[in-house]
Formats: sequence, C-alpha cells, structure tokens
Amino acid sequence: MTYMQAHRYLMQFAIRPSVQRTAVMEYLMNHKTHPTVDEIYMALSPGIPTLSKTTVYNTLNLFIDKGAVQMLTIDEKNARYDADTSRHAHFYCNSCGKVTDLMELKPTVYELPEMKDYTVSSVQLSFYGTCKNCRKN
Amino acid sequence: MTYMQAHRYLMQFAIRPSVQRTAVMEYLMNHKTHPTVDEIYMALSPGIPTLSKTTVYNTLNLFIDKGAVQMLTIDEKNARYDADTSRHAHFYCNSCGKVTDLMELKPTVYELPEMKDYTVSSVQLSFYGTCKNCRKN
DNA sequence: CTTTGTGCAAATTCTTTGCACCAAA
DNA sequence: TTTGGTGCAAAGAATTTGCACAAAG
Repeated sequence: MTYMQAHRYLMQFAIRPSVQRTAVMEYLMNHKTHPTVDEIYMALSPGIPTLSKTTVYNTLNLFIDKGAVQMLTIDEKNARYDADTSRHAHFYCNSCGKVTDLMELKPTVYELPEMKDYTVSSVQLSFYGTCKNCRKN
Repeated sequence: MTYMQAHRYLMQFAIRPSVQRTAVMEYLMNHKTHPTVDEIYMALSPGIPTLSKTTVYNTLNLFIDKGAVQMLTIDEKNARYDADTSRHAHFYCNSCGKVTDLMELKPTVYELPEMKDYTVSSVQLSFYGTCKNCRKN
C-alpha cells in the first residue's frame, strides 16, 4: 500500500487527506497488527517530527466516525485499530499481547433469534488464550 | 439469590467469603446488567459504609483469577463484570450504554480452522448497535 | 479571509499500588 | 500471633479537552 492509495481511500470516505491523516491510514493498511495509538505514534513520529499524540487520537476518532476503520475493544488496556472493516474474528494472546486476524465470520453467527429486537451496526468475535509461539516457550 | 447462596458459591471457588466479597458476588448474581465497578460500588456503599472502590477492584480481580466471574471488554470506557460464565453473546447499545445478554453461542462458532494454532481459554461475541427501546425514541 | 487541522499543556477518568490498620484463623 | 483483607491516599496510564497557532480552500 502506497501513500497515494491511502490518500485515495480517505477521499472515498470524504476525509480530507492531510499529511498526518494519510500517514496514519497508510500505516494501518501496511501493518495489520491492530496497533494501539502509541504504536502508531511511535512509528510515525520519526518521519513526521511535529506529530502529536493528540492528532493521532483525533485522526483515529475521525476515521471511526466516517467508517473508514474499526476500533477493537479486545484489549482491556488500549484501544486497537483495524483498517480491515470486513467481518472477521480476532485472537488475543494473553501472553504476548498480540492480536491476530482469524477467518471471516460465518454468516450463521449473525442468525440470532433476538436480532429483531436490535439494530446491529457491528459485531466483534474475540478469542482469548495462548498463541502457538507462546505455547512452546 | 440470597447472601448465603453467594457465600456458598464463593467457597466452591476457594474464595474466602468476607462480607465485602459476598456482597459483591450477591450483587452480580442479582443484577445481570453487567455492572461496572462504579455501579457496584455505588449500590453497595449505603449498606457497607466503609466499603472502598479499591476493595471492589481487588474483589473482582480475585473473582476473575479464580474463574468465578467473567470480565467483559465490550465497553471501551469501563470494564464490566458477569457472574454468568456460560458461553453467551452480548449486545451493547451505543445509545443508552446498556449491555444485555443474548443467547448461548452455537458450538459452530468455535469450529474455526485456525484453532489448532491457538489454545483458546475464552470467547466473547459482542454485537453493537441500537436497542429496541432507544430505536423508538 | 474564513474554515479546518494540528499540537501543546492541562484536565479527566479508570485502574493499580504502597502501606498502615483491622480481622480472622 | 501470624496471615490475609480492607481502605485511604497517591501514583500511573489512556484518552479527551481548551486553546492558540498554522495550513488549506
């Protein structure tokens, strides 16, 4: 994913593509690790020395408002962000703290009898445990 | 649910049933609203005037360690607690902030091809949107 | 020019920690 | 009398807010 692709993507959501915003989106597109605000800030800071954490927060909140990214509440400590807005599950390793993508959700997950009582805008399926790598250590 | 039932329940998990702990467990058993720490504290404070929020935190963390309650990460702002440790989904209303129980999860939700790469200890299926009551207002 | 975006510092909120006192075994 | 529990005050960490300056249309 290039800077220009991130730029175009933002325009699709009617988000004015400032340098900061485009950099944040480019980062999310290239790092499917569901980064925290701090990780994004630390990664972009060297390239944009004036960048502030406030701007990263502002930017991500704007992206969420516009539907361009999804916020994951999988990690109790920090919010995590995902530019992949398709329906897929996540795994959180309690040992290393990494969040990994799992498969797309089966449509049957959404076939819930009570659903007529709710207007559902998003779904999160989160698995918790230990990943392969942490298990052998 | 009576105080004595909560008392017995704690003993099953090898948790020493102090007055504070038993009161917190009794509250969780009688209020299936997935309360926050603050809600629990506010509710019990009149009955136990010396109660501190620290004790509520200590107590809930102990319950989680012992497997007697489940922590929900559905709400970005506050941790929520559920004495029902069975596999069931939750709905979070973005309008009123209430968390309601949905059905038990279908076993097929757990049949994920990548699961051999992970040791899964818990699962959370969370729906977000607007509830019936908020929709009509 | 006029609106929008950025970023510093301060404020807020949630949660944990250190420590002294209290209670139970 | 020794271990474990409670609760105050303080510390820590994540996020938001107020505001002045900068940038873009």
